[in-house]
Amino acid sequence: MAYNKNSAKVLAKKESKRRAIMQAVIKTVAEKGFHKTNISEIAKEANVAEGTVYLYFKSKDEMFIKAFEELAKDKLNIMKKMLENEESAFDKLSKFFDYHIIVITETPYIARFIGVEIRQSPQFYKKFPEYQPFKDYIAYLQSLIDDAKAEKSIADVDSEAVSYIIFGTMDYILTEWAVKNQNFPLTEMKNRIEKVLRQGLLKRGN
Amino acid sequence: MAYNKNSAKVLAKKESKRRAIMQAVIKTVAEKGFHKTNISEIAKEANVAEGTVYLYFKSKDEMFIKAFEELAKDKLNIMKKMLENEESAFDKLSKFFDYHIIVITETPYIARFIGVEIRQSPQFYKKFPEYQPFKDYIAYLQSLIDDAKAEKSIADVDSEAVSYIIFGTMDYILTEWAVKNQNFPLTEMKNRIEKVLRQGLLKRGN
Amino acid sequence: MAYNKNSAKVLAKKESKRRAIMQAVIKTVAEKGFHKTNISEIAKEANVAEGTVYLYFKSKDEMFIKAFEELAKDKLNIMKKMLENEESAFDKLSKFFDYHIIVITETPYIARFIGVEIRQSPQFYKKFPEYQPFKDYIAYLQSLIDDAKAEKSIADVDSEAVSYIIFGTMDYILTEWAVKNQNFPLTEMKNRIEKVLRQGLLKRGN
Amino acid sequence: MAYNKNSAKVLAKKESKRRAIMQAVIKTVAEKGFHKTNISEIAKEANVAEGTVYLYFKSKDEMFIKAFEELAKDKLNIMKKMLENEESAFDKLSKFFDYHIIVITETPYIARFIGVEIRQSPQFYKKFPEYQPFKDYIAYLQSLIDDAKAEKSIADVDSEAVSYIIFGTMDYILTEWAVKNQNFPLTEMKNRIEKVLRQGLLKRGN
DNA sequence: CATGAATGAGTCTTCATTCAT
DNA sequence: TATGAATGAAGACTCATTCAT
Repeated sequence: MAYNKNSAKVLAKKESKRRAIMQAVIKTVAEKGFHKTNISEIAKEANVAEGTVYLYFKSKDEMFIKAFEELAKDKLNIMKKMLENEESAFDKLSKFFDYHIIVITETPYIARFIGVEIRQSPQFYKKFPEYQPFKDYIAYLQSLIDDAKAEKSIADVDSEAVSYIIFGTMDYILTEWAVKNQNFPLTEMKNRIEKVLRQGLLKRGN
Repeated sequence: MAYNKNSAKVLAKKESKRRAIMQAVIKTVAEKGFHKTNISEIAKEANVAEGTVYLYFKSKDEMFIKAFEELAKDKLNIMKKMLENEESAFDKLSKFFDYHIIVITETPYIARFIGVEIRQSPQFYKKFPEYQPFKDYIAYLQSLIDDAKAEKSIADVDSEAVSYIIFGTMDYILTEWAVKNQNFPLTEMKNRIEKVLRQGLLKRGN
Repeated sequence: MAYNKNSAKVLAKKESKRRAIMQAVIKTVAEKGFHKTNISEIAKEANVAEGTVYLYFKSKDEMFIKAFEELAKDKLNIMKKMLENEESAFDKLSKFFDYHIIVITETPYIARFIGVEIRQSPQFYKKFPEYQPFKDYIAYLQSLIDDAKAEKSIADVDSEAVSYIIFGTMDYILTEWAVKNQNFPLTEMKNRIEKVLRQGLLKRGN
Repeated sequence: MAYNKNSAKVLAKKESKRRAIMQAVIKTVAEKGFHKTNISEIAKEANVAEGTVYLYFKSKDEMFIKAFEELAKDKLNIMKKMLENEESAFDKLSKFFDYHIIVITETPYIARFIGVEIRQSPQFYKKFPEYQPFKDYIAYLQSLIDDAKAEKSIADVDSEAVSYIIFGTMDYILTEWAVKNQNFPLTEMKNRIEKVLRQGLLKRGN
């Protein structure tokens, strides 16, 4: 055989096409919405033939799942990278708010995808019960909280509860921002929310 | 007139059929998901012919919008009713957490509908930019917070920010609960979250 | 029985409703075209309920047939009336051209109905093989030609052939005029056609 | 390129399928009438799947338009070919009558299609105001008349008017023949009409 | 006679997926 | 591997007709 179909070069080419398709999924879904996105558009965007898509993914559903998992993993890695430079866990936690918003909104269509689209398919949850897109992301957030607690820079709070609060609240305002076509004072609201979370609802002294 | 199309009897019958269809929409959507729900199933569930649906709603989209608006209004009214008996604004706010969960989860499929399905259509936001399903609900929550501030039972917090926190967090855990088929310790988590929110993240004395 | 349901008054009322429906058919069809015309619109135009239509006509098809037959009979009677005053058969024949156009185009939507719509249903010809809408009209035209021949005012021509020529040609240009939204020099073309028909294609002396 | 979508073979196959669909349109429409013809029957007649039809035509309407345009062009070409051998313009014109009938009636369903069906859609005239199916055909007829005039074989008549007379009359008797299921003496009537047209209605000497 | 709400069969069109090349 | 033409099932919506009142 003159050429090895498992050669590094071929594998890389294969992998690049796979990624091209996934990028096309994310871009197209974000623009058109989940159910208006069809294979033919994805194929066109990825510069491959329609049939080719099925050489890399078993079905449309699988393709979407994989695309989002990849996306979430990427985003989490970026987040970790960004927080690496912060010295204390407290600083990391503080920056988490900012970076989360930056990471999600730097490409608005991804915010739409995460905040709105990805939730739309109970089909997914039925077919893929193990599908927990935000799991790692939240786990990481929770670890930051635990670290901050350990270094005594924040109170001895329920870190799981806090991670839900932070993630849920952020997710909600990001969704608002996305569905309102960016007409929502995202950063300002983030700051106001952060302030509330730090201080709690009780009056000091109570 | 022998055949009065506006007679009380006829009007009541029409209204009851209209509501039957809307109930069928909500139930079916919650079970099957938005895009797997087709008119024929709704009609069957509502015990009417397919064509009949179009005597009451102009299109599938309109039907879904109306169904949710009705649902949201109903839920808000129930909530207000339940909180009526509470004496102080502080008590109302405290109970809001519980009642929100009760109201939403008493019919699990409605939780699914609100938490997951309703977000799935950027089409809706495009077609009906004024569509803000949670607006009244959040506005009411915010008024509760303002009242509690006024009676000095809670700190002088940013009530808009707080309402986003509460609603976003509740929404997130309700979604978790719904997509995980109720395998999520909803009430317990709610209590833990409530506790965190009361106290904030800062150490007392800071 | 206090009142006789076959009394002249009742019968007249019945007949008037029947005619109202038929008028509505003709008007609506002419405006919207045959297949875009539905019973509900006809009923609205005729100021009756949808179901009422079926008290007067067995089906939509029958209704259309009857409406056109009525229309054709009316038009033919008008035509005869108008020609009554002409003295010679030759004059009648001459005027026939003008009056045909006047009668047909005085209400443009009727021209459309006759020229375009009525031909559109081979269904009609299958279901009602005896349906020959123009039969009486052409028979009358032919009789005019025969009369003119008898009084020696025109040549001894083939009157059946002539009637087809006249009717076919008129029908064609009326159709042109109708489908082109009246942007067709109808009267001028009629005069030019009439002139040709009088003289024939051969050179004098041939 | 291993899979050349523009290879002669592939293109030929595509073109043949396109023509098969158009033939199916014409045949089915002629048999069933325009509005009783549905895509599924056309697809069956053309031996393709329903969806395939939409790979070749954007919509049902477009399909019908294109089918007729193709048909009219084909017929006109056949007509021109047949008349090519005639020496004088006068002969061509004389033969036009015969050939028109032959061309149209050789496939009876096409006569039905041209004479009856194609007129049935004011929709078409609205959507495609430029749609003038018989334009080229009549223009050609008119040019024959002009040529005959030029060679002095017929009188100096109004050629536009004559072309309307010939076409209108032919169209009318062909329609009669078609809707009466061929029970109409077409050729005989054509001869009688032709004779009248040659001589005109006036008495010689007038 | 009159009504108009209800019916449900019928149709165009879309699109995920397959498969011959 | 890659292609894209072909497939055909599915689904929203329309409308002639019926029938309980």
